[in-house]
Amino acid sequence: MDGATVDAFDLDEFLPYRLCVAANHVGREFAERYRREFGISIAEWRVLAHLSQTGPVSVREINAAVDMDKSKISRAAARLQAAGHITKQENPRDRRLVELSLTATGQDLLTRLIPVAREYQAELTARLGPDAQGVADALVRLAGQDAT
Amino acid sequence: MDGATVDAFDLDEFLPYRLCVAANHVGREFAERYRREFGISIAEWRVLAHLSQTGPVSVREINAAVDMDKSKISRAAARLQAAGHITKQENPRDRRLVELSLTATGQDLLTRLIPVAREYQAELTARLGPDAQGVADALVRLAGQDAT
DNA sequence: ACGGAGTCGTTGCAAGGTCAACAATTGACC
DNA sequence: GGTCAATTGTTGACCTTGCAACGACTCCGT
Repeated sequence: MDGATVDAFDLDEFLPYRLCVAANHVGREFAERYRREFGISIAEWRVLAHLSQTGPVSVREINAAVDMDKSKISRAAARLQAAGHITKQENPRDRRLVELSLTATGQDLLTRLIPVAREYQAELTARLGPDAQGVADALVRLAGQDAT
Repeated sequence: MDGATVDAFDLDEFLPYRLCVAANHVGREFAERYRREFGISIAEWRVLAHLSQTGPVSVREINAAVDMDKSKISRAAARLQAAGHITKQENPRDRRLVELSLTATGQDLLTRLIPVAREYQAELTARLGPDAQGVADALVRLAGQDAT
């Protein structure tokens, strides 16, 4: 007899596994482009992307909007500041808050970053074909906070 | 003027981001169950699941089949051995290889592990509704090795 | 005005992951 | 048969992440 004496479980069919593999692969692919072309990490990219939408924001707001620990945001912001892409200054109305703002070079960087992201997004949707939107919706349902 | 002087980019619509969030959420949810109920990690679960399909295998084979670094597999196997769930013995035909085999208690563990995984899978597919299979297929397309 | 609870961002630390050496072993080629 | 490249699994070094504690600060009730 062989060793498969218990119920076999096909890991390849297991959704958490597939999800993890897909996320790792895509994340790696994307991170590699950004690292090579621009020298920034995913965490830094997320902070910049959020800033492109909102203008100056606090760490707390990014934390609420983006799925990242505040320490991760803090460190990413420190690196972005060291690279001259953003500035950090305390909010005079509430000195606990830090306002993160894009510098001119940060805005320049974003204008180069965003087309690359859009292009990659287009590649992925092409890879998915017509179901792309359905898949995108499904992902938010999977990440959804407790079904109500 | 506000700070959004550059093209805004909506991170929420970005597939790599959604994918990462979904994978993290699902992975966490699942890992939590396994940790609480059985005291094993995802890496260990993957090794066990693979063993349930194949019977005794080498680290190399798991590495080829499962998306995990060989060092990660090696350490997971060491923990599983310490816990008495598997045994490691060198392959007499090729003494570089290590054969990982389930022990009786490992098989028992698997018979309890697998239903929980199946149940969670059912929950997820329910969350996804009728598109579930399409989403599952899409995930492998996203993880697909270089489009040909 | 004061004290205490609550919030914000940073930092320290432990845990986990990745990557590259490394010893042990095998197979191929001369 | 001997040597050298290639493979396998483990280990160590390094980096990142997640969590909790911390100092600084605000706000509320008294």
